[in-house]
Amino acid sequence: MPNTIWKEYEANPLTHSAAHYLMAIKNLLIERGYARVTDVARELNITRGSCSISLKPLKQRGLVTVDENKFLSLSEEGRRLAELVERNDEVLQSFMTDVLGIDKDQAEIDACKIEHLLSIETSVKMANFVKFIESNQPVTKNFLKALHEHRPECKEKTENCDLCDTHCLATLEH
Amino acid sequence: MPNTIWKEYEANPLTHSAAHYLMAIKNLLIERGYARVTDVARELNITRGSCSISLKPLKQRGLVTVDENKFLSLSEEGRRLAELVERNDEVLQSFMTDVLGIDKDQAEIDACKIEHLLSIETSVKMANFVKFIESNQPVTKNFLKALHEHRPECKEKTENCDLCDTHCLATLEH
DNA sequence: ACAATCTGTTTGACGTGCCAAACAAAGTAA
DNA sequence: TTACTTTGTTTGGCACGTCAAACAGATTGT
Repeated sequence: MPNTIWKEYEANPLTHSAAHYLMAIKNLLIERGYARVTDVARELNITRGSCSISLKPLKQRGLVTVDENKFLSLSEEGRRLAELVERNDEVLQSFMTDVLGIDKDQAEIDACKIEHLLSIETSVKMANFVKFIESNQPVTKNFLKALHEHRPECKEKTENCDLCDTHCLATLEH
Repeated sequence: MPNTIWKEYEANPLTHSAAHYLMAIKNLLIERGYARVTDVARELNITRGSCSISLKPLKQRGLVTVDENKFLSLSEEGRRLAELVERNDEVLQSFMTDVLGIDKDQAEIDACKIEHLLSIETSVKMANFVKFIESNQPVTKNFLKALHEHRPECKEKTENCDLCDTHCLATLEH
């Protein structure tokens, strides 16, 4: 029973916007105890009209429910999908900042673009990877240290190449 | 001069479809020496009509050019963007298969969804990371070995949980 | 030379996702 | 009670990305 959710997810992936509607509702419920169309719209910086329309397919898919007083809620499936996407966002941000050394703000932007696109397999393996990195065993510490010292210089370095400071992609000759 | 391209890219990101049009043209030029609307449409499994329409904004952005005989080509910027996306695809697939141990087919699917979304910073740092992994130094070999042996068992393992074979996400209780 | 085919484009349509504007219903205030 | 505000919905509009269908121009075959 519980895992029909993953099959549903793989068959009907969430769009970028759908993922954000689910997360907004989930967080409003936690933070305020209720979530109406207006609250979701404010949270997502869109109009009530857009919000109202975009919520329809999510209700039809059974991810979002509405009670008699127009208060929104998530179904079991909706809640799990919201949690999956949020977890992906955390995992991706950790990977980007801690492993790749990417600027925090940029990591946030990139993670947000990707968080809803990962397959279940990739979500699980990424989470596993980051968990391993964060276990702080000697082997991970050595690895990260060596990685962060690994800054290949570009042979054709020129003054006006921003990229060369970090790395020069083979395909991107100046 | 060369790096105006990255500023252009960060300011006007490529959509999923735009990235595929550029890559299709690039590969057709390499493999056949020419690329017409019909060829691109066949390559992307869309109709000539859709292709014709979708190419318009790419011509207006100066990424795709057409000669007097309707043969398509890429501008310097278009070529570089196509190469960036292709390189991201390779890097992501390598990461997913070699590091995360994801199934090759699934890695291809996921990489394709992400390849055009990475910022330049993330593209460069991911490429750097994969290059380091592929350098096959003792430190990377030890790391990968330990990572692939790291298979945390789920405490609440149940029969009908597919996920538990690999990993149990904290947020996804059964 | 004429018919058949190939090529590129346009048109009207659909789904997604957003907007502004108008609206009805309900709640609030005087 | 009457007036104002809040709330949710609908409508018409725009941009993207796709389709099928119709069309005009060029190429090819016979």
